[in-house]
Amino acid sequence: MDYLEGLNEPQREAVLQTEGPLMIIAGAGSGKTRVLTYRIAHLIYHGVDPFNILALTFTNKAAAEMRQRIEKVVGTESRNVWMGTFHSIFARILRIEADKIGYSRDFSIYDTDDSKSLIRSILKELSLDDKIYRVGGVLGRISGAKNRLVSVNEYLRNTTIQADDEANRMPEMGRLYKIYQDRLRKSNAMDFDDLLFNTNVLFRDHVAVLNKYQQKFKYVMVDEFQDTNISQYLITRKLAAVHQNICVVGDDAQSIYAFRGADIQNILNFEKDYPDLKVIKLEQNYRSTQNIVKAANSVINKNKAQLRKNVWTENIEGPLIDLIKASSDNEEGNLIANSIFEEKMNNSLRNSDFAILYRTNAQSRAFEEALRRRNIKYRIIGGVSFYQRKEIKDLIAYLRFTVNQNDEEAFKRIINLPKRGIGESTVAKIVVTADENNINLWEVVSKVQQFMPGRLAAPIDNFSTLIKSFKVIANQKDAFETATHVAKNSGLLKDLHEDKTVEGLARYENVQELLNAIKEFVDNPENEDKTLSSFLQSVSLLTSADDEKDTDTDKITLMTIHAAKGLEFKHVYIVGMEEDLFPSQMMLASRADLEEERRLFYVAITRAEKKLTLAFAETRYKFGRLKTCEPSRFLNEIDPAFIRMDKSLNGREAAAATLVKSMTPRKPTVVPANLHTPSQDFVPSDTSQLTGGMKVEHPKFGFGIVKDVEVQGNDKKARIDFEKVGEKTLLLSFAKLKIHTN
DNA sequence: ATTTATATCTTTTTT
DNA sequence: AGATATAAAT
Repeated sequence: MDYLEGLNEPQREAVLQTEGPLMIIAGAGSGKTRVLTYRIAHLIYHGVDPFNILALTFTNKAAAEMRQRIEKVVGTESRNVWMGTFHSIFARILRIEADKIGYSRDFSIYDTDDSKSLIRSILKELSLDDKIYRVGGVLGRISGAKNRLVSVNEYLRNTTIQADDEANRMPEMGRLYKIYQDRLRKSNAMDFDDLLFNTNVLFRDHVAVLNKYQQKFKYVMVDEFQDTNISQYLITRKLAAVHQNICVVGDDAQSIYAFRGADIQNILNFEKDYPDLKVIKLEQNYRSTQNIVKAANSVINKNKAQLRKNVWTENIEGPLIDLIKASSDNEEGNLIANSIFEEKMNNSLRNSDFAILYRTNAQSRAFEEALRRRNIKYRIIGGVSFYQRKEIKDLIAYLRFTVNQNDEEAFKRIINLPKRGIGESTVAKIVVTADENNINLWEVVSKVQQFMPGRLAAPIDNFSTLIKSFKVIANQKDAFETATHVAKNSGLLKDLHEDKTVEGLARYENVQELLNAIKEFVDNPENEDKTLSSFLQSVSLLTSADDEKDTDTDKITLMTIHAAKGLEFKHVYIVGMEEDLFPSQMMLASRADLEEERRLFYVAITRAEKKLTLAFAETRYKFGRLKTCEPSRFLNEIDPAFIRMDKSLNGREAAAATLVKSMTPRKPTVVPANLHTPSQDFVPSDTSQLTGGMKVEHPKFGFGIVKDVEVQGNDKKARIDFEKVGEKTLLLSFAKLKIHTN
């Protein structure tokens, strides 16, 4: 058992303790993944059938990596371990057992966009004020209920919740929840939360089914336990109820998904639920230098709610944490890019040794530009992913509707694509007709003459004939052939092909790439079910870390801190260390404590192995206008012994004044980012500089003289007398003006 | 029904 | 800046 070599005492104990309930509290960088991997390998090595092992991870990517590592120890048998995210594993089970809870196995999975769109339609139908009932808020409320396993009926019955909603001026919330849920069911669709909620329902109402899986999963393991919600916890508890071999691994200090219903309380409850629980703490950090570990500890110790533990390391002291001050967000990008270039040369590192971590996806822009300019390769994880693109969602919607004709959201997306002369009002009418007659969407569409005779019947009829023809193909052919057929015959591909612009070409290629992905899916021997339906379910559960088919691995990684969980890099840059950004304004506004934000900072720091650099900007564009920023309070929370700061100053001032590290220090650029078309006659115009009497040119209205500039709150308006068209009032932030120099 | 212009609003993290 | 809603024009 050579895999036990090189494990420290608690690690080895965690691997060998295979029977009974076990909780592993694993500090950052303490070799948690290694333990989990060897633990599974150990089980298989000792004759446990991989079919009897369930391992729940946070991303599909983590599962795939773990599977590979186990395979190295025990061989291809490891492929049969059930390993994946909660959502993907239970979607798989729900697919098998769908009929027991009144779904068909081809149910659609709604992503957040679909859910929001559905809520938007419902709000419109009920003519509720969407200023009060904000789509995101309504969905959040419903999601919160589902994560706590509060059903529609319980929601409506619960007086506390009702009072709460009324206090928030949303008395109809319960009704919305009910209608939303009815509509999902009618669409034969589940949203993300339903996958967990319905699994709970399945296991509650169908003892035989529960027994089946209890027998199957003799060993249950949960990674990132601190980020599970009640709904997830109850599923695992039920599954492990017979054999009691449940092992959870987590770190309360790294709980960063409370906004999604994650509950650290689960860790505390776990001890109550399993009185003979064994707890093992992994506290030795193998990842980072002393300075990084100590700096991280100094930060997390500011939190009150935490299980005390002592993360320590034998690693070298390492360099101090650097702090970079930039005058603007663009300069921040430049300075970081320069720093990476320099570090890479000095220490002969590869691009893949670096990561840039930020709080929000929107921050990536400045870094992308700076890196591109320097020809440094990078990859962005998350953000607008491949599967979020319009052309991809369009084709997927077609495929979804081919598989499930009651998928309302897919229907809305494709009914007028390509244009069939069926507008918004017609779509609403179809949905309402289905609702009034208490029939499914597809009934109305396929028998349109009967329900909605008239001018629009013909195009709708054509549409349903088209879908029927797709369905015939889907029943005979595999996912790839069906998808290719649909792409060609729906007219989508033709539309894109005719678009000869650069973007159009890219979109066409994206669709081709989707078809390639489907081909790969079909060709992959690990996928037993090669139907379109199976492909669609796997695709809708990809995590942001997953959808990456990038063969070139030597790239700098750019991502949010959330996406960085579980990863490590030699050199980490945490950027945007500014008040209102990190900690985020929303966290500051809601008077909740900043503990989760602080844990997020802790997670970010502990990603670094050798060197950590923090950066902040003094000014930043927000909603198109320049704002001054204050350095983050978190900078002051790092023990100054571990960070390179200017000692002559105190507190936040010190942070602000600290050395600016750069090969080529440069002035911040003053040219506005949006307008640069330098020519002989025109200068790039910062329209905010516009004053009366200036000669300007507008792309449509031609030349004109500015008569008046008026400041209106945050915006400016200009009255301009154009030679050709006379006087116009333009909003400056939108006016595509050029200022004439002469 | 669809396109185009203009006004208004946005304010995190993700399965 | 970018997305989305509304109004007006085609």
